[in-house]
Amino acid sequence: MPPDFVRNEPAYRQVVRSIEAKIMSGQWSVGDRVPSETTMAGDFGVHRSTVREAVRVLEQNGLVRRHDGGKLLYVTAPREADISARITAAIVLHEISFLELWESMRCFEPVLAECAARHIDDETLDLLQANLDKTRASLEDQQALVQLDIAFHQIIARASRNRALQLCRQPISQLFYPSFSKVLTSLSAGERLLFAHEKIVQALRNRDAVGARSWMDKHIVDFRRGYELANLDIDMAADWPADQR
Amino acid sequence: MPPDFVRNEPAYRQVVRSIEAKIMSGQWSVGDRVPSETTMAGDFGVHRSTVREAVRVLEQNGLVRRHDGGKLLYVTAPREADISARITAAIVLHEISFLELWESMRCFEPVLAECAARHIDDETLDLLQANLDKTRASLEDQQALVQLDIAFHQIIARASRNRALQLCRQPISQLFYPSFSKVLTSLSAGERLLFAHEKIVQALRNRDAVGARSWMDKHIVDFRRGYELANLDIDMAADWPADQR
DNA sequence: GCCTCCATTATTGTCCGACAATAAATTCTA
DNA sequence: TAGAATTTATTGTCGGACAATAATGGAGGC
Repeated sequence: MPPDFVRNEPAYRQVVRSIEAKIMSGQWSVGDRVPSETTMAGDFGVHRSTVREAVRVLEQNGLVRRHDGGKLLYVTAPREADISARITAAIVLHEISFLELWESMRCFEPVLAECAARHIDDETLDLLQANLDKTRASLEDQQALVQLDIAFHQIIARASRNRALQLCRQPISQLFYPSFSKVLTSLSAGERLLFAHEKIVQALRNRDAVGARSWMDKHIVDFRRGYELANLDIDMAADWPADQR
Repeated sequence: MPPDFVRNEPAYRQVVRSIEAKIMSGQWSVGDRVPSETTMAGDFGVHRSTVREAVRVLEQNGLVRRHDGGKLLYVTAPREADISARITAAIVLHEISFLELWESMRCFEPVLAECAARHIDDETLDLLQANLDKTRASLEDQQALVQLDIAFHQIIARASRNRALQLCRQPISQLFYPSFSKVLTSLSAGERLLFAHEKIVQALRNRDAVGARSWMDKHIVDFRRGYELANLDIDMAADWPADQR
């Protein structure tokens, strides 16, 4: 017998659950075409509007998607961006403090660096080297430094080959960086940043997991000191980056 | 002029963005009532069906919600469960390996224990003590042990007072535990588990952040050894727990 | 046989309107 | 003034319609 909460479950939600189950169980695989709204309306015995509402939900969950500019619907795995946007919203609306974000970054980044040290290939090392060179050339340009730092950490995150951690890190780093930008600007800490990055890359080049981890940790800890020196309140809630409004 | 990607943006999506912006910017606060579909249809100059599709999206994002059994819509902060389910789906569909999950747990749990050591109160310590007692009494009951272990780690996660990390940890631990269950059953590692938990609680009781962290780390590392002893393939993709189908 | 261009078809996005069920608000009554 | 009865508002679902355009299939040229 169905539990209470499904007895009065609206039709569109039943349709969602039904399709979701087909996808999660592999009955519909990633890449498969999803039947048209009209077809599904027939199959499920509901009106097309009802199917539509269900499709919106699934689309939002990233389980189905239309190819760029197309109207046909396909089964797909949720993209990082889908998840990320949602975690970001949750963090902002729960008024999660900067301290919590910093603790999270301090949790992620050293581990990612450690994992990266074990998997990194020469091509990625070249990317990091290029990033270092650009950083060295941009020590006076705070705006560029922030962008380069974001890229630097992103490259390392990817190199970790750990998609679960990348998924978690993405939204947190996104909310973390606006403050980072303030610190960098108020302290002109470009030199310190470059030094830390160089040490990290050196460790990665030597496939020195322990070194990469500990330099990354220092780097993140150092940032918090900067945050306090810049006289910013660490218990303040993260806010929604202007570039997403 | 609006950029390319909004020129042909469907109306329902514009409505979503519009409402989303109101919420994220604080113009509509958490707890506020959202106008009725009919009202919004008038306000936005679209048909009610169009508003409905937008509402489905926002509802799914956890930005609006109906109170249990009610029909009125309110602004709300996304719940952990909303996000968690999404991340879980992403991990499964991307066929993320157990190794990645384990690395993630090894990332989260020691840090959470460390943070917990700094914030934990006596009430929570009592909860942990009760958990230990039950664990000691259930050493022969594998099923109960798994549940108690889940609860143990959950208590510590909460005690960390870091909601960002809790948010990330939740879905990963959910996918992690099915394997954990297999290991425990095949190795009868109840004693080892209890010993580690006792050490962790002891450290927490002493507010010993370093100790809590390092015992937790040992605990997680130990689990991986168990995983290998139990002859399970660490590169296998996580699968969708049956209890969610 | 393979490719390009065009006509046809399928599909989506949006709208209009309607109705039953029921939650919410209001009025009435004790 | 508290609770019951009644009215109103709101949602969930349905039926159908139409324009825009992506997808498909065929005709003709290479």
